[in-house]
Amino acid sequence: MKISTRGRYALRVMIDLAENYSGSYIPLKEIAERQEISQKYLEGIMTDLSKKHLVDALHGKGGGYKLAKEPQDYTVKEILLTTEVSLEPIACLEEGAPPCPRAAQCKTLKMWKGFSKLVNDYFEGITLLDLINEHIENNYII
Amino acid sequence: MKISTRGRYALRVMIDLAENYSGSYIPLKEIAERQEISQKYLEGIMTDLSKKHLVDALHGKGGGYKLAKEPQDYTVKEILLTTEVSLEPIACLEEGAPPCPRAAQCKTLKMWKGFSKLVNDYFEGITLLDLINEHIENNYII
DNA sequence: TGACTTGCCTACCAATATGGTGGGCAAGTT
DNA sequence: AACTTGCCCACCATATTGGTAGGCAAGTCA
Repeated sequence: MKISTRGRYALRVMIDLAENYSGSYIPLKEIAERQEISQKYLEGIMTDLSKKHLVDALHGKGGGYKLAKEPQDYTVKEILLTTEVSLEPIACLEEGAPPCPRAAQCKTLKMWKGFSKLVNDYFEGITLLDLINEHIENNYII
Repeated sequence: MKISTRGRYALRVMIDLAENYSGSYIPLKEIAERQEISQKYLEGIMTDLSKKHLVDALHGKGGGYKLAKEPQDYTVKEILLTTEVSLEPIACLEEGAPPCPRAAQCKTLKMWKGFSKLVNDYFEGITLLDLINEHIENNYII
């Protein structure tokens, strides 16, 4: 029941890009240094974010990455889904999963579905801007 | 973000033991057949459950496993924790984890803590009896 | 043109976790 | 003694995770 390092890093990078926004592109190297993440490792994550158009990338001098939209327009869920395949707790609930032959007798399916909804709703309800302000709508904060 | 097979199996076995309770011990072989889980694989899971006293085990003829208490007295959380190390989404929140040097600046910590509470509360709020009756208190059901 | 900067792609690697199997021993019953 | 049943190793294949290396592609600037 762990969120992968890639997912956590993606989130940190997005926050970094938002906090250090100046209109121009920020090169990978800068982000990596600030976030203390290996440049090479971060590369793969940035490429994912770029492919899914969460960030804009630019080659050459003066190039780098920048956010593709405003911080309040990103949900944590969409950022996590860039690196995580899905947020589903069990394979049966995966999109396009083969129907489980035990589904009819399965006494736990309802619980997993409920859990899945809980997770999806939680991360969908938090925006990148919320994170920057450390303001979480939910009262599920200790 | 997956619950391990061991955890899912543990839950199914506990349900099986509750539904087929007759006062006597149920041998592993029977459970494995009913649940269509490899006998050998299930062995390890049952040993975990037995060590943590969620089930009573008895050697020899007429032996097997049975629940150690009433279905309504088990929470899903305690069953999952038998096989899962913890339900925490990130290493920082693990019990006895070394303090994260970035904690002070970490803009995501609050969110992870909130998520952790959400998860723990959800599974703590469901009992084995709820599962058998497919009755989940929460209205987080699709 | 050519040097330089920066993102992107492919391949590789070690460590760990996961799901699963096999064999034998210990405990208990008849 | 024979049999049943749980328990304890040790092993294995595969996938995932976290991380590294090298070179190519695209774009800029002199």
